[in-house]
Amino acid sequence: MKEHLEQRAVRPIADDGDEFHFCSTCAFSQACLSSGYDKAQLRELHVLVEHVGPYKEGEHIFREGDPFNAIAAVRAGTVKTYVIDTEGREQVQGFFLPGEVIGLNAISQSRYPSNAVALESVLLCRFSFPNIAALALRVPGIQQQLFRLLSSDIGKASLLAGNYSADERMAAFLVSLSRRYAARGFSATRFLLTMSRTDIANYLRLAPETVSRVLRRFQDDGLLKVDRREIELLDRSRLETLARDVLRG
Amino acid sequence: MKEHLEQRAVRPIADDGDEFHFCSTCAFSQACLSSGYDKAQLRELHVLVEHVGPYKEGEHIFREGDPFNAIAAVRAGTVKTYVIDTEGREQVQGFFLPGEVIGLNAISQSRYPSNAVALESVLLCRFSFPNIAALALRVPGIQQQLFRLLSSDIGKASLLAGNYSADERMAAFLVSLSRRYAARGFSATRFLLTMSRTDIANYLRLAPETVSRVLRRFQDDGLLKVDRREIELLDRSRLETLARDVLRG
DNA sequence: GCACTCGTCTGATTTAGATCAATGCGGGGC
DNA sequence: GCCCCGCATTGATCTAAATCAGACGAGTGC
Repeated sequence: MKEHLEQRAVRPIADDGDEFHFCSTCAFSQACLSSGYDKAQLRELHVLVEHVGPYKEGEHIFREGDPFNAIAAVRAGTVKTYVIDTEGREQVQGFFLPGEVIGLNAISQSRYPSNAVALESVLLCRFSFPNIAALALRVPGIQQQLFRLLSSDIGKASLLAGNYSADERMAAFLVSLSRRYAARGFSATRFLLTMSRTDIANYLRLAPETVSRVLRRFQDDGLLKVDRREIELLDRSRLETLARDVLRG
Repeated sequence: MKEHLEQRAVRPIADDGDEFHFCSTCAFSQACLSSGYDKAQLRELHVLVEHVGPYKEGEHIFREGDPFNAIAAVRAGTVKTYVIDTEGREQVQGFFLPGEVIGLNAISQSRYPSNAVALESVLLCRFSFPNIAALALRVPGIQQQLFRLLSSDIGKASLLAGNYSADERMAAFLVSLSRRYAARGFSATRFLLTMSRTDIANYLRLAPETVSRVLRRFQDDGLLKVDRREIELLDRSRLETLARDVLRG
């Protein structure tokens, strides 16, 4: 059974007539609230946001080739996007944490170019793309925010393209997670890897065994402590140094 | 001597009062002309386009860290974008042929995150980004075109991120060039590599020696004919098959 | 309880591509 | 013409990471 974003039951966001309740983790909402738009504009933005989910672990949010009609900000949980190549190998394109936006790479083709699956229970804020694009025509801040989101995704995509060692990639992955969790108010040093070693490997273009070995060595070297999927970063500065080239500072 | 886009002498596009002469290879101009806007809107678009150049081979168009203020479509020549890592190694991020747009990844940080250099004599159409963003607020086609350009760059960037063999990467590189030249009316089977083997290697994350060897083997296998920088594709379908996973069809 | 599975870890071996080391060669200057 | 200089090619060796193979341990179903 195919499950598109729009085929999901949705719960409209409460609007008690006077106050708009944007979810706190939604990137757009945050950007717009902080930009101080007038009430009418806020209402416009408000009505085109839909909360969807929860998606259970393993459930797909969209699949490669599905018609594109909405982008979505992750509100809770982790989303993995991936494609399957002709030999059946999975290529993980990204992990999306709360506050991050999925679906941006679908605009150009009007179809989702990859699959998106929930790694744990996931809630989303869905934005109809035609609607938000139309709103962006009248609200400069929204257009700007969309341009910025799109542009920064180009940069992120080029990062893992580089020619780096397993250690550099792994360090960059951990530092990136750390920063992104920290930006959302979670601990920068202790967090859970919500994806399997195999997922990490497919993302970093390594073999799962290599992921295991690198983590082991990082632990032996006192860089971190790892227990199953629990991570504690012990020497952030050394990790940052390793990751420097990949993340570009 | 630093050379920004805006520090260049520019030649305004001729406007004889009744007809607008957009350059034929400029992506924006093409998109907008074909969308049938009214005369006033065309004029608005027209005045914010500046033709800059020529940039000589080896000359920089912008450098990492330069303040961002304009995107530009390549009108003639090839532009290479790259960064230098902490060990001094060059990581080539992309090659831009006529009709392709540079600078899109600079929007999010308001600075160019990479260097751009001319590989041969280069002419550009420069678009002030603040101006075109402002115009996009009033002309839906422009906004849409910008969204599409940005979105497709995300996809392109994830391509070379994959976990592919030297053969697959090389084939994908050649097929991609072929398609892009063909889209601009050039031959799809015979073209010049405007970049050095080292540049190709740094782009494909290979050693220059490997690029040489793969090209040699492709020639021995009858896939192509290569003479210095001249390429003739002889067996396009086999190359496409090799490239399939990387380019995703 | 036990068997089964799936994810993870660890060690042994292999390999694709990097690196090292020469050599070739084409074009520009004189 | 001739000499350079920088890019390209070719061959020999090395190595980081993949692959192969097996063991372990935590859940899950029975």
